[in-house]
Amino acid sequence: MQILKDEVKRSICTAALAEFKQHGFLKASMRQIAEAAGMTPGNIYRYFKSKEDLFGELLQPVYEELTMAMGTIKQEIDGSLCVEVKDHLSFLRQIDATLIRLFRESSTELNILLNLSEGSEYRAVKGDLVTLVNQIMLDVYGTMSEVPGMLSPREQASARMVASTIMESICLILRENEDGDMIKMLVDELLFMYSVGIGEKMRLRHT
Amino acid sequence: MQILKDEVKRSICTAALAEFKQHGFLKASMRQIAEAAGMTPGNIYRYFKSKEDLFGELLQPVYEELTMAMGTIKQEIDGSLCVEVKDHLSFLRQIDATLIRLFRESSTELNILLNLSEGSEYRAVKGDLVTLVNQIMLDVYGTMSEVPGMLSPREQASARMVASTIMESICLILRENEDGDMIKMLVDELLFMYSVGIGEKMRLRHT
Amino acid sequence: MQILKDEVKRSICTAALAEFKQHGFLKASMRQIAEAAGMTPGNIYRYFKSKEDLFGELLQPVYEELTMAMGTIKQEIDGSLCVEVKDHLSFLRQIDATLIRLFRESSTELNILLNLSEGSEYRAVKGDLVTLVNQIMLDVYGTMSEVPGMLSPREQASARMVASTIMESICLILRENEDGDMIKMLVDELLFMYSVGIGEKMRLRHT
Amino acid sequence: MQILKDEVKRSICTAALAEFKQHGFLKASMRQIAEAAGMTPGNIYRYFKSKEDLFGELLQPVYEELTMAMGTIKQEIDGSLCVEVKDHLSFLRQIDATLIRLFRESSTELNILLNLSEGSEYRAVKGDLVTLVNQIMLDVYGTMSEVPGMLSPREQASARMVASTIMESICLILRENEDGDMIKMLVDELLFMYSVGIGEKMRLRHT
DNA sequence: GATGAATGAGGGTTCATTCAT
DNA sequence: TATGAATGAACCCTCATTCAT
Repeated sequence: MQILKDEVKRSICTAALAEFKQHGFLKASMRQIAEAAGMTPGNIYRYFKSKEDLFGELLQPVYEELTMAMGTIKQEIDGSLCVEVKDHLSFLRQIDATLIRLFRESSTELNILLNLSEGSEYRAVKGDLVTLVNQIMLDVYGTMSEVPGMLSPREQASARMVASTIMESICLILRENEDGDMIKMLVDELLFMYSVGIGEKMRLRHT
Repeated sequence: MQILKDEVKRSICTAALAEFKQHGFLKASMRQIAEAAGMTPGNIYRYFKSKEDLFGELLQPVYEELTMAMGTIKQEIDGSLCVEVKDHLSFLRQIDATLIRLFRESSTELNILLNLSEGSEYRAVKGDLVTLVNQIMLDVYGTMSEVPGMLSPREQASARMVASTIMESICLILRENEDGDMIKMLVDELLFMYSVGIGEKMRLRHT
Repeated sequence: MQILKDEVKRSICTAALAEFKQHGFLKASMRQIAEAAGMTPGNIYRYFKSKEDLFGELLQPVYEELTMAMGTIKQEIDGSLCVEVKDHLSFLRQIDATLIRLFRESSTELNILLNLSEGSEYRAVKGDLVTLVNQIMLDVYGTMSEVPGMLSPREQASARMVASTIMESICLILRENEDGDMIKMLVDELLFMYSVGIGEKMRLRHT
Repeated sequence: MQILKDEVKRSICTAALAEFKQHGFLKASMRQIAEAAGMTPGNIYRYFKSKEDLFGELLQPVYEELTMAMGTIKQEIDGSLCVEVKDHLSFLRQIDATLIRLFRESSTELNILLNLSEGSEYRAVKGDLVTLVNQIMLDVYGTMSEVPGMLSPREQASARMVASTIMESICLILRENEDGDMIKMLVDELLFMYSVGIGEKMRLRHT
């Protein structure tokens, strides 16, 4: 018994991470994980109560950091009055930076958390991020609207769309790329497109 | 109570559509569909040969229309020389228009086809659309590049990202909205943002 | 309602015969039969109580004729004392003739009865025929044995083998040939081989 | 009560062998096998990938030996010119000896392989054997024919019949007897009858 | 007399999970 | 601590049979 408990646990996590990344939560197989970890399925249950539990333990740290960062940003948003466009962009960039930092630290976990958690308790994380970005967007639109603070349903839907597509796009970039620098570059470019586009759009509307 | 065959078939389709929309092809359960349609599972097989067949019968029309439209657009792209930026946008708008028209006719089906068809024979549809858009993007980038026709790996990755995120975003809009006019508006806005953004970006790079 | 009941019944029988011939009792499908008969499965059950019943009604006549002929032959065997070899052969030829006559009248039914009735109540028919032929063989062997009437286990097993293989071979010929004359020829040839062979064998043993 | 893996596997094989012997491949039920082996169906799949796999693992050794022996015999046949009748008989006896040896080692398996493999990948084995014997028979008939090498359709059908009935008869003997010595005796007797019979038949035809 | 929709029990198979060892 | 055999519920699917119409 020279294998310490922690070492075993780590090997399970490593195997599970790979399996979840490849097949997502729902289609991941406990047997595969056990095999890859060099043990039998039953033993996993000495370390984790269930598939959900194992999944949770892997993603919990990333999830918490993400939640915390989102909480901070949310507070800043709620606390700031008379925000300007570039401030909004700065919020976006904060989110962006958070995601990229998390990605650099835990690329696989973040990828799984955002893109492969269907069927688990984390399935809503992406939606939460969207909601946050949406809040920013509503402010942006609110500032630029003819009647500040009063958004038409169309404008609300538009803001929601922008929030969703930005988040979805960032998730996609995380999903389809492995290299951290490449991801940073692509996300930057994405935000650049959105921002300049949004700026142009707004300018055109008011002239 | 003798129910007419068509009525039963329709009730199966309704139930199946709902089940597929909620769980996707892979996780949809024939038992659930049967229950929702008010019958036993075996009876479904009087109307449809298999789960795949049921899935196919629901999506086939939308799939064919989409494929046909994509084929036409592809031919136009391949056939046109010395394309200009606005032409590229017109291609995008054609794709956009196709999707929106299909969505007006069969919103749920298109949604399932693009977002929930994993595990079925239609699993590649979204990827095909991305590939098509990517082809357009490569032309756009190629035209604007300093050395026309020669794209750096970064530029290629960027084009690929734009293609993917545009398609993903359109899918998302289709997924999260029910009203056809709203969808049209949001997709227009999305493309507007992307195009003006891309234009700005390119202009800035060359000055 | 211009289709008389009998006509419908006959069309069911025709379809059933074909299906049973092709797939045997066990794998025959009531749906297929109904379809081939131009009706729905349920209707068959107005004419026949079950698959077994339908099967039985098709084979009953042939079965009865066969049973009757076998009974007659059995009586002759039991009634004749001090039978000679050629008489035994005549019994074999009677069986042979019976089968061939039945085949000429009802080739498909006999084929099904003997070769494709597994799973039905007729599954034992071939065995019954074997038992009859075996009885003849036991007499043949008994007559030729050194101690008439007393057969060693080996001789009993041998007789049993000959009975089985003859019947099995005849069934095989029925199974693999369609033409009545060809069948007669082949069965004759088979019996000729067996009889001459048996005769030789016996002669050699006693010299 | 932890049972050793091999013991369980063996109990599955035992149960499966009995089930396949009783119902054949197609109608054998995995649930029945599981019950007979004292477990639930799912557990069988820890030991065998599928019904086909289980079937194959039971029959593979016998199948391979049979195939190898048939290959050898076929080569000898193809390689020998101007064969005589007694040589043909020697080929038959080789086949005979092979089957009997295999039967001594694996009676049930051989029985299943030859008689109960419909629906599996082994379904053609008996037919292959018949084809091989037929090849021998065609040579026999060819040698004895008035115009050597030219067989009338009747003669061809006759040869085919002899080949089929011999193989069918040997299978039957294997099927209905358990004792190896008894089987050997019966098959010898069968071939003896056939050969002497064939010889007589030919002699009579030419005088 | 005929329909055909519907059932229910069974088919092979998968897999997260449990537990005696 | 670790095993891995075993379970049980679920999966998709088939088919003889029934019965309201």
